[in-house]
Amino acid sequence: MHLTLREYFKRLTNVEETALDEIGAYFEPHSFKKNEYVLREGEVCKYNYFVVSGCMRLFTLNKDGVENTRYFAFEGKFGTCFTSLITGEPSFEYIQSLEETTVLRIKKEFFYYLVGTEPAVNKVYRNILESAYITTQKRIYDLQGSDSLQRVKWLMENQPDILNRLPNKVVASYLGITPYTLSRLKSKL
Amino acid sequence: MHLTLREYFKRLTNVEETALDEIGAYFEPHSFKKNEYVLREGEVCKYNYFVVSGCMRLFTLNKDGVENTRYFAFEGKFGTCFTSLITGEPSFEYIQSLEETTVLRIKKEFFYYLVGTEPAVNKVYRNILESAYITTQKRIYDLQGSDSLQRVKWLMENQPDILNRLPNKVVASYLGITPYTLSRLKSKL
DNA sequence: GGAAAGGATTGACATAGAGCAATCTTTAAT
DNA sequence: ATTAAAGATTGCTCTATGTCAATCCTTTCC
Repeated sequence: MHLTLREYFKRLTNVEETALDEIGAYFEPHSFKKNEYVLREGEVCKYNYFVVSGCMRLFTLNKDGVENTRYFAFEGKFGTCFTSLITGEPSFEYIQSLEETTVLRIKKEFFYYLVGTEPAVNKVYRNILESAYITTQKRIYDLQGSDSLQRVKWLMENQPDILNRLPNKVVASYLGITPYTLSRLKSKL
Repeated sequence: MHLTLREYFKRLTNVEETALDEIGAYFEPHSFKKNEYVLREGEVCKYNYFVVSGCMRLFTLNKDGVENTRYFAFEGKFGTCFTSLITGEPSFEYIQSLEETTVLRIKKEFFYYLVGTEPAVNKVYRNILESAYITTQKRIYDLQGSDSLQRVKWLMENQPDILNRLPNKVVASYLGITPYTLSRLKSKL
């Protein structure tokens, strides 16, 4: 099993080395060029992705062509369209690599097989869902209750990576504002 | 075990009757008056609640006194501040009964003990988290990408209960708009 | 290394939705 | 049933943010 993924499992579980090797056998390495689409709207998501290096984002495209970004998966994080993975229905969101990105990917069927049979994977999955729960509920309150300036400030303090590493346009689509507004707000800080 | 909760488990798992009785022993009935606070900001959440009848909501109060509602738990649903339950930290949100409400509640420690030992409870918890994941991610895209009118229309089509059963003020705090705006939008339909 | 394409910035203008106040309606309590 | 309290509606005004257009800057690619 790849070192980064091994560390990930060891941090969250007290799994045996032998089990880790078995689990690791289900993952295969893959890489994406910058700005490549990993999944498009309408496709059924078939993999769960663990990002080894680079960055992917999940977003939707509405009928006016406006992008809304919901999540960034940086190094050492799992990222996939869980909604499609769980339901088996076509995805309404896109996954895109924002940089040259290498991942370890595992087929949906294998992943859920391991969730059911390997306590370590069950635990990891539970942790992914719990973390997502905590993050997204905070995000909902933020989107409901804060104005744009507060949101930019929050991002600067809590996820400066996003602001520094990613293009303005993408950051704006994460904050739910236009690039114009973001540009203006940044000049006020 | 109470019938409603029994049905809930049977729908999601193929658990044995005997196991259900054991699990049920950890739940205790409790009731709340209308508008009673089940949990206040700053308190650590100690229970998971299964609503047998009535309705609870989860919301925050910001420094200007504005309420933002994130979730409603109607009959046959689990509802609690999972963020506090998971982390053990004080809650930043409130839980309030919106009607005369009866619940079955289970202590945090028992609940997570059962998640670790009873496959049926593990499955149910996984389902709660997965459902929450799917719902909240759609909600994020909605808050990011729709205007107020679209949101009201969406609510009418998808969760008319909320519009019909609950006061305007509460519905507005769920949609992230003021009661004034909601009132005006409703007259346009 | 220079051209082309895409992203960022900024000004002028338009608009959705907030805030406030007055009034009307419903709910709850005695 | 009567009254008090809370919620709903609606007119007016104001502000934050979106839209569009022009210009400037940066990256990419041959």
